[in-house]
Amino acid sequence: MNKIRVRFAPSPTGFLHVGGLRTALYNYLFARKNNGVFVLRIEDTDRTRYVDGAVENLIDTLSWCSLDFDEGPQKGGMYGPYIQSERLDIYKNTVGQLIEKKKAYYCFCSPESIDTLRKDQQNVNQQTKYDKRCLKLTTQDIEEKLKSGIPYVVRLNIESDQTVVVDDIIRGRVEFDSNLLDDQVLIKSDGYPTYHLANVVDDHLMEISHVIRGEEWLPSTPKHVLLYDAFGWERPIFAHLPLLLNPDRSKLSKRQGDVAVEDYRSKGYLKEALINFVALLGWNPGTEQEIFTLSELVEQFSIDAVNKAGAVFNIEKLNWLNFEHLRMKPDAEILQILKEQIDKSPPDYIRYSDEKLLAIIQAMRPRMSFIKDIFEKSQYFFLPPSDYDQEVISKHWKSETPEHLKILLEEFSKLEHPKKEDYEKALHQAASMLKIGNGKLIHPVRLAVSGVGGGPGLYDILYIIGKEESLRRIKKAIERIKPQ
RNA sequence: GGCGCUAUCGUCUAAGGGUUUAGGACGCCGCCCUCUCAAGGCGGUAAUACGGGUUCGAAUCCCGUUAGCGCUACCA
Repeated sequence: MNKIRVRFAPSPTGFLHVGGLRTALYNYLFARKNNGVFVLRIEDTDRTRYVDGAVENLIDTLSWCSLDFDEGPQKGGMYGPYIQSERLDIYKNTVGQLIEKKKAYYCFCSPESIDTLRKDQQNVNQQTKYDKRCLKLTTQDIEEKLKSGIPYVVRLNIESDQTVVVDDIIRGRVEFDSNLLDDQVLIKSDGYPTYHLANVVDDHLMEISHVIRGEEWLPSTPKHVLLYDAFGWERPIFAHLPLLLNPDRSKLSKRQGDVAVEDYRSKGYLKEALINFVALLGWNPGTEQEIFTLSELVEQFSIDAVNKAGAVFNIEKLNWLNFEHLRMKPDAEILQILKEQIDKSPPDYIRYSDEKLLAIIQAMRPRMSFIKDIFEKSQYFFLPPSDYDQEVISKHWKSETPEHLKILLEEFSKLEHPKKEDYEKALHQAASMLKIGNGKLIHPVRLAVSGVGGGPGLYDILYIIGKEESLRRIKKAIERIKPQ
């Protein structure tokens, strides 16, 4: 059996799309699962759409996702170069074979005349298709036109009345009528190959065994298959992946939310969550497992089990997965990231020791889906409350509350280097002196130190912000909050 | 318009002729736990697009309809 070799072949027109990530992931999983080779190839044959820095960005994003490729730009390999714009001679030469065999031909028709032809066909509701006019040119005609420098393209000569059969791992047998297929341009007038030519030539030369790509390519696969046949090359095995969809079920696109992997990265999503999420969009192992690491995915992935129907990219499940993967992360790792973010925070934010930061992390673990939630959901750790939740005031801040808190303040003041249990004991002590329930103190104190009604255990908060800051905040609240 | 693909809870999906009063997960709702908010535990909500066939039996196979999407470029 031949070696399994797959490729991810994006065009560098911007950022890595989450749909692209899913395609890359399935290729990666298939390769790793089957001891194959995962190739990255850059398809930059459209010079008008080229975006500077996109290749570097693509590689960087892939590597952030831990989808390491075995061959590709920067990395190298036996089948390079891996950037199509550096392979122009190869395409020119291979297409020459086709022209000799009359499987391809020069076409000197201007874009304008093709356009008119197409419009005329549309007007009478006909299949839009090139009429093979230039196929009738004699050798002398062609020589002359070439010599006089008329721009030309090279087209694939598709035979009529053929049934083209595509076998697809995911979709089974799909048939196409060659009469409906246009004589595809292979070489553009700027000398660059089209996707169709470059893709087929490279997949052959790079010995790609399985072409795993998005479903949008299924309609052009018969052209690719015919190209393999024209060259006399063995076809790869095809697998066309279901599309990723917007909530309205159109093909996933910008305008309806983030589509760039980079967007999710900068919003604080974990690569583990993103990978886990896109892996499940179109595939699952048939068990009830929902949380996967990359290596578990490698172990369990099977291309045959991929679904046929498109999948809506639903952010809610991604958020949940982020929560789940975040809770699997060791404290030390979260601490590292948290410290980086604190370095970038405003100067009036309280700076804590690692020990206190760890305490914050532990307190926030069941309350955060993102590390940045530590700032967004519990800013009070870093900044005194600027105002107090009105609902909590009316519920818990009674006319007797200020007096109660003054007694509590006395108890807290006696504490030396208090731990959370010491705050708890002191509060219980004050409550029993006042002959009131603990809640009569707990809720107002929570409001005083945090400004809000929810959050981690009160004693955790007090311990983290420390005795001095706690006393200061409680005093301040007594001054500022008017009893209800 | 033509061609192609697809169709199970709102969403991701399981079941691939009988084990199914269609299973799980996210979300949503309720209860328990509880100083609050979460988390957790328990429970609930909710689907085989429609119509024909084949079969003793259909979510599952076949045909049609409908709907959605994709493609129809010298873009990929």
